[in-house]
Amino acid sequence: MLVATEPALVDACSDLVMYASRLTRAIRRRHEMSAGLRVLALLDQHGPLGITQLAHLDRCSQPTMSAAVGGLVERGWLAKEPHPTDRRGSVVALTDEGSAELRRARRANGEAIAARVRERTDHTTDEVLTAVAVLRDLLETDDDEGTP
Amino acid sequence: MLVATEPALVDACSDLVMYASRLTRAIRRRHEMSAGLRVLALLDQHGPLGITQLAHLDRCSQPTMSAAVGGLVERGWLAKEPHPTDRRGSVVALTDEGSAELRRARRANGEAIAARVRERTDHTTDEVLTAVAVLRDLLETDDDEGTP
DNA sequence: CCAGGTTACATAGTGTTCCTATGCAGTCGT
DNA sequence: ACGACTGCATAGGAACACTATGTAACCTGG
Repeated sequence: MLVATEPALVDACSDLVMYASRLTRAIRRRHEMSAGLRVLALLDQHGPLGITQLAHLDRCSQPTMSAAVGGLVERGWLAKEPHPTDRRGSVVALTDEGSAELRRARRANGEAIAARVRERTDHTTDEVLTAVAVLRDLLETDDDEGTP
Repeated sequence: MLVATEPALVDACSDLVMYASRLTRAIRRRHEMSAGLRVLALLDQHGPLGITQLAHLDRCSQPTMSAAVGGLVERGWLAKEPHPTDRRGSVVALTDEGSAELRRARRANGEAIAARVRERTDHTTDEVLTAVAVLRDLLETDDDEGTP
């Protein structure tokens, strides 16, 4: 397992992290990308889940997710019900309003960024799709396998 | 200017933002990606700068950058000197320790992510480079031109 | 040359997001 | 049925970022 990972890949990954971080900051400032939006997206993608499962998927702590869900429930974007068979647990699901809010935010962000891509860069849709695929697959698997 | 941007691009950009946000969070948790690191990287890239210039490049407010620079100076990673000709201004520069810290963090992040890419995805170095290019060019230009 | 506007930065106060530590009720295995 | 584990809540605190505001220095027009 001592195959040296190519330096070019290491550098690229380092840059990837840096630019992803900057993009996230820029989006938070000029558009919108709250912690809540990530939760809505997770529930949209995976269906109803418990708090701990959500925390795991978003890679945050369980108390953080509890607080996030609490806020979203207050705004009417999530519904939290007791788990039918396990009385400790909860089941959190998107409400119609939450679903609508997610669509709205996605559209707003998507259109703003897409406009930038078209007007200020030479990148094609395929290249953006490649970027999305790289990021997605990087996050796809579970985080800790072998680091117990 | 009413050319409809293709829906596929809008969707891709929306996903791009979401995944970039998740990656940033994951990195912050398991590896490292503090606000300070972004500042170090900016100074490494652009050379010595004033506080306001740094804030503009990082797309944060000037007070936020003041605080960030203050912390980094305390840790010995930045040197802040009065501007030679404009006595209001400062010139912030990387110290040798700051430079070393940046290299260390970059390596740590790069190697960790690169290992993930190799072991858990099918993506090539070229694809990662494409992703980096998309993100970089998206952030390259100034933010507000036409939104005064 | 000097008032008024602008610029560079600092300070104060606040909100969001995230963490660790801890407690407690419910579940499960032996 | 007793101990270990799990799912969640609460408490306390740190990092990060904002707006509003103050102050000193620079610049410009009369």
